[in-house]
Amino acid sequence: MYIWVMDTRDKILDLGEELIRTRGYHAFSFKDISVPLGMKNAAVHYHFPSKSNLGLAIIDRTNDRFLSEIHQWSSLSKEKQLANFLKIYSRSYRQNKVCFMGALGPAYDTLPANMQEGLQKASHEIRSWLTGLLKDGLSEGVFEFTEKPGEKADLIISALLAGLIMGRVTGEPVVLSIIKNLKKQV
Amino acid sequence: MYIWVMDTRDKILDLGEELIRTRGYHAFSFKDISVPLGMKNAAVHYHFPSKSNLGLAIIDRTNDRFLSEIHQWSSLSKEKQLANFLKIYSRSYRQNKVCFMGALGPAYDTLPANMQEGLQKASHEIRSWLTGLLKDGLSEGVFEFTEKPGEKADLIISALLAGLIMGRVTGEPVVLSIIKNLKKQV
DNA sequence: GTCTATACCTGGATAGAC
DNA sequence: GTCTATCCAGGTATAGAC
Repeated sequence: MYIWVMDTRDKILDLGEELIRTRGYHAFSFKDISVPLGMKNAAVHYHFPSKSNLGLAIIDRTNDRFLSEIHQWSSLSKEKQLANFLKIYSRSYRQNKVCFMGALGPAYDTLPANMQEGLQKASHEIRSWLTGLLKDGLSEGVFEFTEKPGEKADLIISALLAGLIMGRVTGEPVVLSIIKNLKKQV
Repeated sequence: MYIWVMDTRDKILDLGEELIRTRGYHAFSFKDISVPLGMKNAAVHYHFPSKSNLGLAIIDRTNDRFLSEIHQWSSLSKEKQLANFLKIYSRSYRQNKVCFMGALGPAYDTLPANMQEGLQKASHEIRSWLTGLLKDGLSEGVFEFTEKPGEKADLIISALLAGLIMGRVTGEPVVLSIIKNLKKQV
């Protein structure tokens, strides 16, 4: 019989991810991590020497998860893959989180260089995957739209990203109505 | 003959607006204002007792400008008014700025209460104006879309807002292609 | 209105004991 | 791997002179 042991490092990553996606990079501190986890500041530094170090690890982990997810989807229909992608954002909404690009993009210029690279890489993965999906689905005839696939991908990602942000401010489930409408547009 | 004198208060507001829209609220300091303007920290505090005070003044000024702009547009055709609205975002792109909602929304929960209110108010103004424009344009037959006007407004605002953010990260003029495509969708 | 000086706090980070 | 203790930098904010 196996039991699940989440080690400290994972707990830090989990909490750090939530903090970035609810407060942004500059508005959270090591204290926001150490206190809830019942440890001291220095202990967090043991696992992640610097804040940018932690920030990058969080971005990379999320990106790896995304790549593994789309890999698992690869045998599914194009419609189902798109639906799964949209589901990521409705889940984010329920968890009151924005996506990484939404959380970190506005202050991109203020981020440490390593995080800028990580974010750029992650955004490239998402855009190129969705572009490919739309392109294939279009030629298969399962999707229907007039834009170029790459531009359509940006339209979709943008609407989702900003829907999460607007939901924060307005208190309305903006992203859910956006998802509903996006489905009619492909 | 009149000459234009921009007083210190206006200079602070201008610079503060740029800082918020390029770096976000938490990543700029009074130093970022006082040094470029050749004054001391304390002098900035004379005009704005607290940072949140300054933040709110910036939001309110931008909102007032928007209201005055749309008022000036009111005699124009619906298409022209929409085109003017889109132009705000292509100008923002050229200036390397994101919009206020994009800059402040992701970290909404970390903002001082007065700024939260100001941002919420501003977002309401924009959404309701655009909703009205789309609704009127639809019944006049100058616009053509199948979504509900309010949802269409959110789709448009979202795409623009996030286009600016994605442009930051990717280095591509995402918002420009988004604008091009949005025009075909109304 | 702007200055100098300073108080106060928070945050990131490191050294060294356990 | 976590602790205590500490350092240092930076940021907001205020008091009081000019």
